Amino acid sequence: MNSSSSSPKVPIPTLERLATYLRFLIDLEASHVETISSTDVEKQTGINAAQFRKDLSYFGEFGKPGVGYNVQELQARIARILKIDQLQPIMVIGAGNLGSALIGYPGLTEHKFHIAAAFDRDPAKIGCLQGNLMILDEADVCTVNADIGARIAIICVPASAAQGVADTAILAGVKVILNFAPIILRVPERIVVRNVSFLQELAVLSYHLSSDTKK
Amino acid sequence: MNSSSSSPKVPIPTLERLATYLRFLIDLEASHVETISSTDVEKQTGINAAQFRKDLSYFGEFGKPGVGYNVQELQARIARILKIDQLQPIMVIGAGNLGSALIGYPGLTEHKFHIAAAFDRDPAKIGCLQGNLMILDEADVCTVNADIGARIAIICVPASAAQGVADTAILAGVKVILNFAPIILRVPERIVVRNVSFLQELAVLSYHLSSDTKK
DNA sequence: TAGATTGTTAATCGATTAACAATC
DNA sequence: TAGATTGTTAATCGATTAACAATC
Repeated sequence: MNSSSSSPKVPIPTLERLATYLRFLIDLEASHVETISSTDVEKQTGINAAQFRKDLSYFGEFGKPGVGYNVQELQARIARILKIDQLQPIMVIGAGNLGSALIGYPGLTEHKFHIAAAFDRDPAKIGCLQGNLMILDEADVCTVNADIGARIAIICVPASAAQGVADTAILAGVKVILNFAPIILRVPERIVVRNVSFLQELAVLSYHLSSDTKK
Repeated sequence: MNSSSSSPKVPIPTLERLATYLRFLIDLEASHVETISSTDVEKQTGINAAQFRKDLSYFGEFGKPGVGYNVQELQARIARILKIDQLQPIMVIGAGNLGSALIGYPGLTEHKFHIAAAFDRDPAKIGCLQGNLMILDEADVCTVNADIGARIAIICVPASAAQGVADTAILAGVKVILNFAPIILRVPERIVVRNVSFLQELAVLSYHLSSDTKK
């Protein structure tokens, strides 16, 4: 039933932090640190030590009492949990500025996310190289994905086009969607969608400005 | 003490939803809808009716029992709460693909967010027009902001440069920061930072893929 | 062994939702 | 007035954090 191997439902905030831990561990590994304790993690990331241990406990046992965690092993196991222990193919739909930013984002590769194909419907863009990736015709999403097998789609098209490309992506075998368009996508229950809303982010920040106009 | 006029601390999720309500109300207003009830909101946005009423209750009374909410009035009051009832100037630092995507994002203007200046340190970009906005030299953030008075900065530079530009922005009078760089910014306590992490978003989605490799 | 640190249980905290008296 | 819907209180749910026995 559960999408992970272990049974209890994992809180979303835990999954988000897992990505943070992974990044942190990759850096530690690069600095040849071999072992860390949950207290070290708290010191260096600001995330509560008990929280760190609790987060991991959803997935099994990772550390040695009295010793701590092996950086290399923990890194590998978290990558496994997040299914990025091997290259995870992704399709990007919409090769405007935002799509291009994602295509060119170095952090993705480091975390084994692999943008395997990028699509647009603008004939002026189709066939162009973006980095070393050729922009493909949006009409070919299905046929291309038969080869590529991406189960993650990132939608970077305008709001008016978003539902349409989401439908196409799902038809092409995509299981989860990262949506940057400011609309609520209607998708089958089995499809997981996450929305990134710049407006929401800015609104929260704007609220926190003190009310006086002058600085 | 509190940054808003009313006393009780407002949960972040409430603020995020406020942005959603605002967008929804702007659309309703465009369709000449005059009144809505919390039940209507639930039907059309999926957000629980009690949640909607509770969210608003942090800021006062907005509706008429037995009637509902006046769309136009509620829209105006939420905009006021979020401090986007008048144009809110923003600076964007880093005019790469991501920065350019933000500069060209039409939703911002509709919500009274105004990108008043964009900076980069690449001489090849400085002086170029991006839409109708000229890219300025990152070295001029302080002098430019003396005119513009932006209290919101969006950081779209690589991780290695992010802390530096954050420091500069704060020096220039910025109070809150939207950070796209995958690092934890060190800032004075009074400064509010929100981070957008593409890696985190993708990791949560990737986790939800079922484990079998085949589609 | 003594000291350190884990994994987990229990306590706390905060956010969501249901229920309902007040009121248009 | 009767019906509808608000604003708010109380109940529920879930996530964070503290405390500690187990263990290296």
